[in-house]
Amino acid sequence: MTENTSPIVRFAPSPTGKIHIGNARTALFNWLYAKSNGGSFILRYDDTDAARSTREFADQILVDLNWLGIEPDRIERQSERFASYDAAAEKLKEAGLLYPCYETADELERKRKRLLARGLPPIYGREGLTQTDEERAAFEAEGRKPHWRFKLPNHDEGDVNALKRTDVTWNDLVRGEQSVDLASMSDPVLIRGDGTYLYTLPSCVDDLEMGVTTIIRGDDHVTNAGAQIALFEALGGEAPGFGHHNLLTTASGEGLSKRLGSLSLESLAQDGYEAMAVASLATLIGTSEAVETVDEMASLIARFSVANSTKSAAKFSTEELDALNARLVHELSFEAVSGRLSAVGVNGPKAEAFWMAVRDNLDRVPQAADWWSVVAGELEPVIEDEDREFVVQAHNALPAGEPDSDTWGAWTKALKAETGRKGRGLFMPLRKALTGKSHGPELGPLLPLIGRERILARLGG
RNA sequence: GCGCCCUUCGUCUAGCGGUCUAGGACGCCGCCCUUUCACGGCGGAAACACGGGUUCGAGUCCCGUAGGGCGUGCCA
Repeated sequence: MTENTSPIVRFAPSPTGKIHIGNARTALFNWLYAKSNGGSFILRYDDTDAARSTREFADQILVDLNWLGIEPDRIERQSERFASYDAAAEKLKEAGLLYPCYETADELERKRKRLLARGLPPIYGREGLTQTDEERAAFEAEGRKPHWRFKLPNHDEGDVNALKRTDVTWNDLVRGEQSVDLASMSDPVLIRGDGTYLYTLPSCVDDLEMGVTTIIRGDDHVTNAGAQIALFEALGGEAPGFGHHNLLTTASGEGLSKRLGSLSLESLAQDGYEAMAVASLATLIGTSEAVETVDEMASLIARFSVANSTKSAAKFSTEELDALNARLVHELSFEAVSGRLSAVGVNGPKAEAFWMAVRDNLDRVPQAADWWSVVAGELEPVIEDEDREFVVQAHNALPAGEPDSDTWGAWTKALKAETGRKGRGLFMPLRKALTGKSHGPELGPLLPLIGRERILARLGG
């Protein structure tokens, strides 16, 4: 087991889709683990499948990671490392640990079903290993191309079909002592019939060659760890440390999948969520830490401990994200948001005062645009019939000159004295006429922002 | 089907045999503040899945049941 000194971790997404909150969590765990231990983080594109991988997805993954606050120390592409995989495969073949199998996917599927029907575990029977050269030649002659399996060290000496309980153990960073029985699984396919690699071999070869010390990933991989540890050893290396964190599910309990497009980082960013709200929730949920807003990566690093992850699945809900986001927005300085405000049309000399006046009423930054149109745009004043006379009085009582911070107080005091109205009856007609809405930020600070001309116009000029 | 793992307030969790009349956070409810809503402050309701053991004593250990997650791919 590798010690925490200067760990090297990796996040290895396949660029065949967008990363969602679940992937982001894994990326964050790795990044946080590396950064809190003075280590480094490798972004490794698992793009050996040229047919499904795209440059666009790869680029978007980096953009998303950067948005979250993750800056990879190193970027690698498996598509550029085939020479290493070929060499490793050759070495395994020579050692008799990687053998050709000629079953078609259909045949394997039928075989699996037959075993299942008999109540047996659907483990590959190693037919490929016991075939004769003549049989292989016959398959080749009919044009079949073999896929290649890694021979797991899970059997008696001399008899590959005499499966023997073989526990592979490791001390998991989050789950503690773990063990997987290699006799309970099939020999993993490392190379497809078309010659392309599945993720297992490239992953192990890279981890070894890149000096990865710690693999942090979702606990859907715990069983894989068994076969992978065996592969690391077959490759002549030492397996890195493992940490399998719990998975996220939806509120109804289903696993979060890549299909949940609305939870992709890209769409979350587009919807105006704060990266730190997403990062905070993604890393704190399912841990013993209080799930609350953290305003910068440094404090997330300070709070993070991979061991705080629990062993059961945690529920993710957008409601919780919304609540966290709102709290963060209420504390955002104008400097922090001016760029984004200006992107939705909020700019000019009044922008800062405007932000401070409305931020407490927002859940997400872009919603500021709604209030900006109240302050700087056109709107349909709402004036109830019974308030018409009052609104005219208000129009006439507006203190002279451009409104300032004292205007609201002076104005309403005068109106109160003149009309006898007070409380809700006094300000609600003004709010509706001035903003077109019955709720919103305090009117006092809004007056100078709306300006005299608009105020008078909305009061019916 | 089989294997591994999990099951404490609505949610995320603390708890590693007595200190638990079960603690925290978010949410919820109420009050205060506020000439609205929100923000903020204060307070409150709210949980050991079920059944058997072991023990002087069990949320904590064991077994079973139920429920859930993951795996069981020429996916990652």
